[in-house]
Amino acid sequence: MTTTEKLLDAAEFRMRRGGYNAVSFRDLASDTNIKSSSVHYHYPRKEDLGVALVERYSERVFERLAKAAAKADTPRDKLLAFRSVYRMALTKDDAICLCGLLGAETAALPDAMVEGLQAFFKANITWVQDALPDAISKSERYKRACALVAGPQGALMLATSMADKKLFDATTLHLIDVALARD
Amino acid sequence: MTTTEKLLDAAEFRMRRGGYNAVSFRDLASDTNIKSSSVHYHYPRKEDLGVALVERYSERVFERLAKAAAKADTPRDKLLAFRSVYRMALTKDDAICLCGLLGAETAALPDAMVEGLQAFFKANITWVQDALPDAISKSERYKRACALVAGPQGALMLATSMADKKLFDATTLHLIDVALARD
DNA sequence: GTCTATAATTTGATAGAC
DNA sequence: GTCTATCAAATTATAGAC
Repeated sequence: MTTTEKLLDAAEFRMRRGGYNAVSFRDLASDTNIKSSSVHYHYPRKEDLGVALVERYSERVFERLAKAAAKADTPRDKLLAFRSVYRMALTKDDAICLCGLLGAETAALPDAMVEGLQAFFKANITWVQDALPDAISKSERYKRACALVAGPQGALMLATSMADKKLFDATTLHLIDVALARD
Repeated sequence: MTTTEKLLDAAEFRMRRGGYNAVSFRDLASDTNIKSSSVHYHYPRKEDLGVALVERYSERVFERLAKAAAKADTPRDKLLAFRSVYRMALTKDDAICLCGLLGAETAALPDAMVEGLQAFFKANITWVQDALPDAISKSERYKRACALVAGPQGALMLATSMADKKLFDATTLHLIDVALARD
C-alpha cells in the first residue's frame, strides 16, 4: 500500500466519524508512522487532502454501484443494490457516508470540496433516477430519486446516532417499496 | 437578551454550519463582545456548551411541533406541520438541523451530547409515529416514522449541499404522501 | 520522500483582580 | 460577570538537510 493510500485511508476513517475539522495532519502522521511535514509533501494544504478524499470516495461508490447494477435486472433489484452500497458503510466500516457528513458541513468547507460533493450527489440522483421504472414520469422519477438519495443519508445518520443499525434497514427498505409504487 | 442567550445563538449559528469543532470560545466571545474567559464563566467546558445547545434546540423544536400539531386535524396535516418545522431551518436560518449535523458527528462527540441527540431523535420518531393513522399497524408506523425523521434530515443536508432549497420541498412532500399510503 | 526544526496562529482552559 | 494575563497544547504550514 502506497503512502498516499495509507493517508487517505486514515483520513477517511477519521473524517467519517468527526468531520473535516476532526482530522489533523499530526493524526494522519502518527496513523501512518511518518511525520506531519511528510504528510504535507503529499497534500500541501488540508484542502488538497479533502478534495482527494471526496474524489476517491466518489470513484469507489460509483464503481460499486456499476458492479451491483450489472447484476440487477429489475428496478427493485437496482435500488436494493444502491441501498446495499450505503448499507456497507454502516456494517463494514461502522461509519456514515463521507459525503453525507461533509455535505452537512458544506457551509464551512473549501469551495473545491463543495464542488466535489455536489458532483457526488448529482450523480447519485441521476443513477437512482435511471434505475426507476420508465413507467413513472420523468419529473416524478426525479422527486423519488431525491428521496432515495436523501433517505439513506438521513438513515445512516440516524442509525449511527441512535446506535441502532437495524434502523437503517427498516427505514431504507420502506423507502424503496414506496418509491416503486405506481405513479 | 441575556448573555447566555446571545452565546447560545452565536454557537448555534456556527455549529449548524460547520459542526462541533467549527465553534471556538474566541469566536463566541467576539460574536457577543465579551472575552473568551467570560464565555468560560457561563460554560466552563465546551462540552457544557454543547449539551446546553442540544437541550435548548430540542425544547424549541418540540414547542413548535406542539403548536403546529394543535392546529392540525388529519394525519397529513400533522406530518405537514412536522415538515414545516424542519423546513424553517432551511428557509429562516439558512442552515440544517443542529441535531442532524451533530448526529452525523456522533462518534466524535462527548457522551453527554450524544445522550441529548438520542433523546431528540427518539422523541421525533415517537411524535411522527403518533401522528400516523391508527389504521396502520404499530410496527409499520414505527418504520414509516423512522423514514419520516431520517428523510427530512437527509433532505436538509442534500438541499444545503446542492444549494437547492426546492429539493427539500419536493423530497419531503413525496415522503409524506407515500407514508400515508394504505398498509 | 522523509526528516528535523520551527514559525505563526488557534484552541480550550485557568488564576486572580475588579 | 467581566476583565487582563497567561498557559499548555494543538494546528496548519514552511525551510532546508539527507
